[in-house]
Amino acid sequence: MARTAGSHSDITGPRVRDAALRLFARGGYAAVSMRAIAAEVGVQAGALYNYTPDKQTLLFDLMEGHMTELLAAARDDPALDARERLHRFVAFHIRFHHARPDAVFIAYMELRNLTPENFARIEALRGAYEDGLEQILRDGVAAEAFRVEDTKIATLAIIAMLTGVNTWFRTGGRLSLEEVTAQYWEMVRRAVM
Amino acid sequence: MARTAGSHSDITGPRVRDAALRLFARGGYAAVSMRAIAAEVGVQAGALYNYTPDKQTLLFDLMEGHMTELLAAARDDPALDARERLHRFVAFHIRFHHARPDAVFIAYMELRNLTPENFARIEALRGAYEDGLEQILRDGVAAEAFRVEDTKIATLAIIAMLTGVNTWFRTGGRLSLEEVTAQYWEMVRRAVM
DNA sequence: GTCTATATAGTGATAGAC
DNA sequence: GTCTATCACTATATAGAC
Repeated sequence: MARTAGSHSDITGPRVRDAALRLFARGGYAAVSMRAIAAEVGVQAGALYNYTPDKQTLLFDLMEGHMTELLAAARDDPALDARERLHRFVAFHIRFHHARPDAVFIAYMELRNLTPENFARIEALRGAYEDGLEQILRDGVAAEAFRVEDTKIATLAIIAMLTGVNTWFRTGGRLSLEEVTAQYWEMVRRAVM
Repeated sequence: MARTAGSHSDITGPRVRDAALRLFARGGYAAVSMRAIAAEVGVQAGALYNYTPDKQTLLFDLMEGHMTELLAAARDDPALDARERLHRFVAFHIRFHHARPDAVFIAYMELRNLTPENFARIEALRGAYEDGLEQILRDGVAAEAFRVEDTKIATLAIIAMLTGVNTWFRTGGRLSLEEVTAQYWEMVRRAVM
């Protein structure tokens, strides 16, 4: 397949996003230059502006894409009993976050580098995700399956605990992700039941 | 007290650190210029270099100061029973971190902006703090007061959960810090007992 | 679509006057 | 100890050639 020199936009766009994701996660949004992203992709800095209007939008698109994907993947089935729904949430959260450490890192660390408008949009998505877990806890309390004094606090505590796995877990370590998940589930289960 | 114009080093040093702490927490190390710090203090940029050899050292000193203070304040009494030691740890961690949100934020967010040598020193301090909690859990397991499958995992889970309070708690909200602490203690207690 | 070149502004750090 | 002035770079973003 001959390719016109200087023309391969169909793949450059995703490569820009991939490079930005990796570099932002490693060095931080403010410390990573557009030139560095361009060098990672293998183009000159000016070429990036065919794919994003500016650096801020590039960051926002990465974060919004991650949060949207998270919300779409977090399927809950209210027909199941609350314990099973919570169990699935715990396993899903750990697995999903472990699979995309760079995006998770950026979604938590770069919030302050968003414009106020962009920040509000990301926070709304995060709030919607938290609402999903809180609904499980509320239903469990209503069914007298859980004992939780304040479902909002329990929601935030559980999510913080689970997301923390990403900061230390490495494949090939002492425990598998499945073993880690089982232990977190046991702690969560005891904390609310 | 007359003061020689252009000479008040006894207070400028702490003010440089305070300004850097506040600005780094708000905007991020990479995004905050030495000129911005100087403006906050009320001096010119060049004057900052009377108090720090460079920007990196300024960041490191803030983080090391915070971690050293944390370790010094986290007093444990092995003579007490494990449940009481854990209760005190939970209350201490939440209270200490709530009192210095900027330093806590920097200590978690700016690790990647440290040189490798400085990073290692901060991580060693963090590890020492975690060891304190893990020792409580181990002693509790040995005394059959706690049921914990893996004390290292439980340590990381508990610290992540407790530190998360800083991301959402605001004085004057629906609950007081004491009420929040009581609820977190209840969740931690159930998770390990 | 990508290049080179550039406009405009900001960066960390230093030198020397006072 | 702080100031002004400056060095040597780097930044984001754009213009116009190809």
